[in-house]
Amino acid sequence: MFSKFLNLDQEKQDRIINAAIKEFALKGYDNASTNEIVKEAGISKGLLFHYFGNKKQMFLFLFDHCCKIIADEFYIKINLQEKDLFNRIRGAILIKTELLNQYPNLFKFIEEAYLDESSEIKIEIEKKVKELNDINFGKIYDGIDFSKFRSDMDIKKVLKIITSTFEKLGEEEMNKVKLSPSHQIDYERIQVEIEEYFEILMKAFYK
Amino acid sequence: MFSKFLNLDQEKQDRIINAAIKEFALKGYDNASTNEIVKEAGISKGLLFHYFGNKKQMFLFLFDHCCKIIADEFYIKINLQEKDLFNRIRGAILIKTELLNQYPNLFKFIEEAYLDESSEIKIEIEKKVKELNDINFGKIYDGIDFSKFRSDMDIKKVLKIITSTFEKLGEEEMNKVKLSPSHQIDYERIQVEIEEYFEILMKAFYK
Amino acid sequence: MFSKFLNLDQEKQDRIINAAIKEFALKGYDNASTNEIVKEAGISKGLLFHYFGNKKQMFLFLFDHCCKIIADEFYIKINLQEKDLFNRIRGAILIKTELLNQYPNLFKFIEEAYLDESSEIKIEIEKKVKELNDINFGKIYDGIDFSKFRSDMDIKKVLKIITSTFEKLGEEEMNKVKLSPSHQIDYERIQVEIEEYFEILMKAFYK
Amino acid sequence: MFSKFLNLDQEKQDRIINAAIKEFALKGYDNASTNEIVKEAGISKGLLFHYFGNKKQMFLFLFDHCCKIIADEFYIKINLQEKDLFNRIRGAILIKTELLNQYPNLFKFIEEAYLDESSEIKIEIEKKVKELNDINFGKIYDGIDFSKFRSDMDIKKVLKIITSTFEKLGEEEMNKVKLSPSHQIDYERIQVEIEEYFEILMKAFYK
DNA sequence: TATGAATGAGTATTCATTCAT
DNA sequence: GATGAATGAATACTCATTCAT
Repeated sequence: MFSKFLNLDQEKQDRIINAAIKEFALKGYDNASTNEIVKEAGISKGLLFHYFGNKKQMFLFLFDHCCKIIADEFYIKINLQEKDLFNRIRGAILIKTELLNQYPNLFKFIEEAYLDESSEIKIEIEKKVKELNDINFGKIYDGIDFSKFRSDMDIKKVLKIITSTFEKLGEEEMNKVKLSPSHQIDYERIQVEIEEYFEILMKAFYK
Repeated sequence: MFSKFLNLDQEKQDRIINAAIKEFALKGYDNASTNEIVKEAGISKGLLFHYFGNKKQMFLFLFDHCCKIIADEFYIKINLQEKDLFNRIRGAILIKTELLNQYPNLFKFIEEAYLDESSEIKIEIEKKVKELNDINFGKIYDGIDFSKFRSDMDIKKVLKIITSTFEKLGEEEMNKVKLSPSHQIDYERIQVEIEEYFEILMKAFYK
Repeated sequence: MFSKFLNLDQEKQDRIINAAIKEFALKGYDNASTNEIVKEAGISKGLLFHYFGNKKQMFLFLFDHCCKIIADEFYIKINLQEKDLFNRIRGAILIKTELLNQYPNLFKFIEEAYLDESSEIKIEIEKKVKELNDINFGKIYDGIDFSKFRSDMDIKKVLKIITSTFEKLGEEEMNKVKLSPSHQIDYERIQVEIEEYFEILMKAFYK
Repeated sequence: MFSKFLNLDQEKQDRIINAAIKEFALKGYDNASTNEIVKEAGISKGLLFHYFGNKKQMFLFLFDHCCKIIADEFYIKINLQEKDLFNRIRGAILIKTELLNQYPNLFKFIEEAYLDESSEIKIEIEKKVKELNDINFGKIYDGIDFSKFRSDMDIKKVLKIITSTFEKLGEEEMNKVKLSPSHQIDYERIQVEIEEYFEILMKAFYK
């Protein structure tokens, strides 16, 4: 499928991938210009289409590529020895924060891709995201000691409440960053806040 | 700002607003065509720009307009006599569901606007949404009897957990609808599920 | 349909029509460049599409336009008082030769259009040509005195032989012109040759 | 000129020729893609240009090649013992019909080539066609007994009338086939019609 | 001889915006 | 106020041809 592209030397591949991710992350699918991508990557018009066929295929390739990098980096670092859910989440948040600093464009690209309204790619991306979630959902709860939880509540719904809380917090922090003039993240405040939520949730849901 | 437009007779205003909302809701900001809007509204090309200056200003005007309609309709219907938070939320969900059926285009437009990646409008819309949420947040908790809650937890964080849960549930249901072939909403199942979450959250956070 | 275009002042219409006919006649449908047409006509890119919608519609408009001109000019000049078939054909050939000199591009355009292999327009053009022929076939034989012909032959087939002969002669002369370096037509030689064919055909098919 | 190509083993030559003829016959000169040809032929892009220099030269080579095949097959089968013109034509029509079934792509290619409007090849193809006709014209009338014809008419012009008739009939049948939904040829009806024309032409031009 | 990556000018069409009327 | 003709840069994508390997 993309063997032509994957046979390129790493430096050129990276140049093209980074140029494309940047453009898509900044402008969304429809507004991203293949012209800008080739200009940024320093390759000719035709070459891009020689590698990827068309814009859509290029986009979907990039999406898969980014998912793979993040998934690999993320799930490899999760400590499966940790049996306590909140410790596990504490660790996951730490890892995610590190990755977010390491690959800011990559995360932005995936986030934008997920929200992109362009009908051309919407359905495919949603399918991919669903598959991804199904796979990953399992991993993060793998080996957790659920006996610590109150037995008078549906454990699945309790987990949903906990993850909803941290996902919403994450989204809010992302928005704060975008809207703040310095685009700086106040890690210390966030850390403290998270611990406060941990405390409440443990009081609420642990035996 | 838009005084020229607002001085038009109501019928013409409505024709233009409805045409524009429909186009933006269907195609998103970038793909929406001013051509289609004027055709649908039965006015001339030049007139649209005479009223709104440009596409971006027209879009932002529409966004404000829709927010106002929905906010008005939403908050007017909330029963402020209801002091119990979960009953209040139960009522709010009901009202929102009704409005969603009543103004599908309006909601769709706002949703699309919120997700729209077009760099031209993104920042402005996000700012407006934040302001809107800040205003509304207060109203929904107005007059609630917080004495029912456990006193060993920060009440603000508990509220955040509760709202996060229902917002995430709402988002998931919206996605389910989009991905389902019939685009039908299973209100009964949702109702039951919400009640189950109410039960858990009351056990967890009420005295 | 093309009312926008037809409301233009005649001079501009002509400039655009002539530029387009020239380009299509020279290069065929597929190879004709809308870029070249607007450059030659001295109008902007968008305007062409404002008038005609797309390349195909422009082409079909031009085809109809050319057919109309030729048909009008051709059939209006035929002398319907002339009852003798060969005299009638003699007259028609004269008229056609004059028109060919008057509108060389027009004729070339129609001829090319008829032969154009481009799948986009082939079917439509063929349909139009068929309709045209059906209408015109009648006119040229209108009021002819067929009692002069031998009665032991199917008159329709005899007419087919006669028209085939002159059509083929016409095609051959067209080719000769194209291939000759001077692109000059030797009218006198052709005149003489035609008369010789008349003589033979009259001997063969008249009583 | 094409010695590099002609030194290839027959199998590879055929693979390339067939791929190219198919592509040109299907899409015409301009729309034919060298990419498709090399893909179908299973050779590399560069090799095609190594053999033929460029698209135009390849096309002209193919045209010559096809003409040669058809001419060889056609003229070898003509019964030169048959001295009667109409019997000879009868035979020729039969042979041509057979060849048309045997080599549909080849014929289609030549036909398309002849009609192709692409200015790049038009002039060259027309010259070749003229040469071809001059050569063949002689052969088909070789050894015919012209004493059967009326002596009060120029025999060359009579022959022109006869051939024009059948050529036009052939063109019309080709068009009918193209426009008919089934693309089926009604051989029986054609046979009958041809015989009726034979009868008329014999009455008209035989002593 | 054989490969296929690389080029870049070319294509039709769209679209927000302007401006003379 | 109201019109809609006019603009031209922008879009994704194609394709014959070249050339380093």
